[in-house]
Amino acid sequence: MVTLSEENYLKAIYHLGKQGTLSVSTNAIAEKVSSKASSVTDMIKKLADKNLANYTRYQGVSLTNEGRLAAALVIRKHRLWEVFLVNKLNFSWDEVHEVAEQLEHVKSLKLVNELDAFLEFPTHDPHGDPIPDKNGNHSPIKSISIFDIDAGNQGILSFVKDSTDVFLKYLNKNKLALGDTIKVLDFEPFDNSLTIETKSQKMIISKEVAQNLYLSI
Amino acid sequence: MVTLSEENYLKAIYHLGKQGTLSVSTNAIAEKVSSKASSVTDMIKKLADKNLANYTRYQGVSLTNEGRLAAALVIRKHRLWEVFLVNKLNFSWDEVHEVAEQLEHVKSLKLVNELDAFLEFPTHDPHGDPIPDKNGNHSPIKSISIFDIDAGNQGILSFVKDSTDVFLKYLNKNKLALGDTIKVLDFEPFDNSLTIETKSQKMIISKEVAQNLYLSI
DNA sequence: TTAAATTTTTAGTCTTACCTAAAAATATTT
DNA sequence: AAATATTTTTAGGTAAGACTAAAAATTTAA
Ligand SMILES: [Mn+2]
Ligand SMILES: [Mn+2]
Ligand SMILES: [Mn+2]
Ligand SMILES: [Mn+2]
Repeated sequence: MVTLSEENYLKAIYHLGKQGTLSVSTNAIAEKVSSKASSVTDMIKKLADKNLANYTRYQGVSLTNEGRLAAALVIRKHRLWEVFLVNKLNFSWDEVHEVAEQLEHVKSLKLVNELDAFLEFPTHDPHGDPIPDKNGNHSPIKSISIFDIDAGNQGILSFVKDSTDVFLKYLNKNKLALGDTIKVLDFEPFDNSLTIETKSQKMIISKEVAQNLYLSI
Repeated sequence: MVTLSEENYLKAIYHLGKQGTLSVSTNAIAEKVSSKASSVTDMIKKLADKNLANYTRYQGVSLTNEGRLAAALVIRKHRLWEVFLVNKLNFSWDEVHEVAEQLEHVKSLKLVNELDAFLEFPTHDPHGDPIPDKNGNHSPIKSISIFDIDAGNQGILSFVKDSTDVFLKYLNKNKLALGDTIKVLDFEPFDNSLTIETKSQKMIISKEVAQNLYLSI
């Protein structure tokens, strides 16, 4: 049995290294799960004992295949619940994360799979993140950051890298939503800002914002 | 903040006494939550400290108004989730309890209330148990056990007292479901069994079964 | 290539929620 | 009204998951 706390560590390791394949540092994990390095060391040992993580002292951690699958299934639940909250319960995309953090730990295979079917097998969550399937696989993100797009080109906003509510609320305020067509009009070398255009408006966004908006072309 | 474990104790006390108003014994609670009397004593003290329970040593426990509301809100969530699982996710009534035991602890006012609306404000769960409203109130059960109904009378099956999966599976097997019209044909004094009749069949049920089936007349 | 800085681990505590065993209080029988 | 049985509480312990402070290992800088 994997405990709630173990699931959160698995997620952290999965997200920090490329799906847990890269070795990640104790400190990075501590930061991610809001705990201390010493607590991480304790937990890592437990995960290694359960064959969920590969660990040798002072060398960082990565996930085993089993650990990677466990992590992906928690992430699958998290993202499915986010879709449910937005599509069925009138939550906005900046309100779902905290609740999904709780719902992702509910254990029932039937629940996940029926929820998946009820939502008509969504492939992405409300922030554009891909939803892993039953086997933990998902298509790689093929979108590209607006910051790396040349002036004159356009695409569809399909993923926001930062999904903290402060950033999402900025997007709400500025009427930018997933699915919007965005064209890059101009790049300003002085402060790295960009001028972009949507159906309804023309606006300037900072480098920080641009780096978190991903378009599919 | 009320912990998951505290919520389970509150529910137990609520269910054992009439909505927590009656004083219930340490042993009864231990039995209900599958722990030991000594653990119950510890927890009761904590609930009393938090003003959720009324407690004096050796005198049993009851709930304060605050505790009663907290318990009712957990039960509200439990039953709403059961409705969701049956009505939207193709669970059968004997599969929902375990999952609802987990979902009932998810904390989000918006979640409960939106779920309630999404389900179109159900008044009863899949076992006929009433769903408390936001203030913890619900209409009293006015149905009566089949065992207490005289031969010749009939009613609609609207509540099953025992909702363990073994009993629910017995009902499934015998094609008895909530909403069925049931008529009591005969009472057999020898073993206290009853002969009943539904649209589709005539059958004999034991005293144990009869005592768990409630009809509204 | 030492010395200094940083990271990671270990050692020792704390809290929550359990447990067992024994003591104390209450309830039930003779 | 004792004696006995039962229930409840207390005392002392354990495991999970966190923490701080100090030691050890590794990395970076001089
Ligand atoms: Mn999220
Ligand atoms: Mn998301
Ligand atoms: Mn239930
Ligand atoms: Mn129920």
